[in-house]
Amino acid sequence: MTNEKLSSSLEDYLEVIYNYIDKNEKVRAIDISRELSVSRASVTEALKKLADKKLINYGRYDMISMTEYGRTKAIEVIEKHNTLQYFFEEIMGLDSNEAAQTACKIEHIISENVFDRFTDLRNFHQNHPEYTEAFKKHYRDK
Amino acid sequence: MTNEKLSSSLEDYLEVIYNYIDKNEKVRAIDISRELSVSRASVTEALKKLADKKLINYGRYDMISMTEYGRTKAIEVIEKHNTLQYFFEEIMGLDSNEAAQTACKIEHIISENVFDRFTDLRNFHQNHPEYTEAFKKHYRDK
DNA sequence: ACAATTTGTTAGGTTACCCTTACAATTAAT
DNA sequence: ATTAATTGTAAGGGTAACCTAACAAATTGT
Repeated sequence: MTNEKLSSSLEDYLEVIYNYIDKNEKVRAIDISRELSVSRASVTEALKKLADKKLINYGRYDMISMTEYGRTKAIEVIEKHNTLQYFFEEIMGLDSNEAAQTACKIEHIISENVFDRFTDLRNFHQNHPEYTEAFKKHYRDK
Repeated sequence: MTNEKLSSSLEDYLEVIYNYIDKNEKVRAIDISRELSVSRASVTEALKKLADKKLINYGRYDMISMTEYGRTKAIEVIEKHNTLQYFFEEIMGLDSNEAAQTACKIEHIISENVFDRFTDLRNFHQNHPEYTEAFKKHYRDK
């Protein structure tokens, strides 16, 4: 009951919360609201759902903290994000902004399997920078 | 007013309709309903929206046909789909089913820019099969 | 300490999708 | 041609995400 798939939207909330806590900062609803460009009311709603699912601990006016389970889930999403960001930025050569935006959308919809392949691709390019270079040359000279 | 961005869902409907018409078959609501695994009622609703947006022509019990504009839009989506399918199947080496599923989700969320890069990547691999081979070897031997 | 500001929550709406049920229109079978 | 089956539509609901407005609680500045 604690392992249903999270919606894209809740994954985004979780990710933001994790990133704050990871920097040893406390997160307020308003921080999340700014980060995700949603209203404070929407944040309240999302926090309730995350707490329901045992991903975070929180209560009215309490500091938000994460459960172990929430941390695990957050890290999963963030790893997907990083791998995708690498792909779009370092391999595909998109500017880091567009790479991030694209990664943000795709991170929620790929399976473990597809994610593993992206990880392989990243390793491959890190071990063989000449391939990355060859492709970059290809689209530069298009 | 005729150029708002389509939702993922409406893009899916449009794609299915195009594919039927492209095969010179007439599309019925029930065909779409089966293809997309939604109720016939949902199809009616979607068809109304597509007609509102001038992507298809239809009326109660009429044969569904596409406008030129609809055709253009459908082709855009389908090209994204094909390019992504190539990427996931031929480059990433996923089975064609998982490649298709993944392409279906991603086709709705990538920008023109990102799509162009995937096209470049496809060209690159088609011109340099040795790169594809090298990567395949890499993940096979993992 | 207390007024002013900031932040969190509630209540009430909206929109996009999807559903089921029931009925209407069309098509097929005899 | 009439019944039976299939297909299309309307009505009424549900859910997830979002919003605004109003109010409550906490924090800050002096």
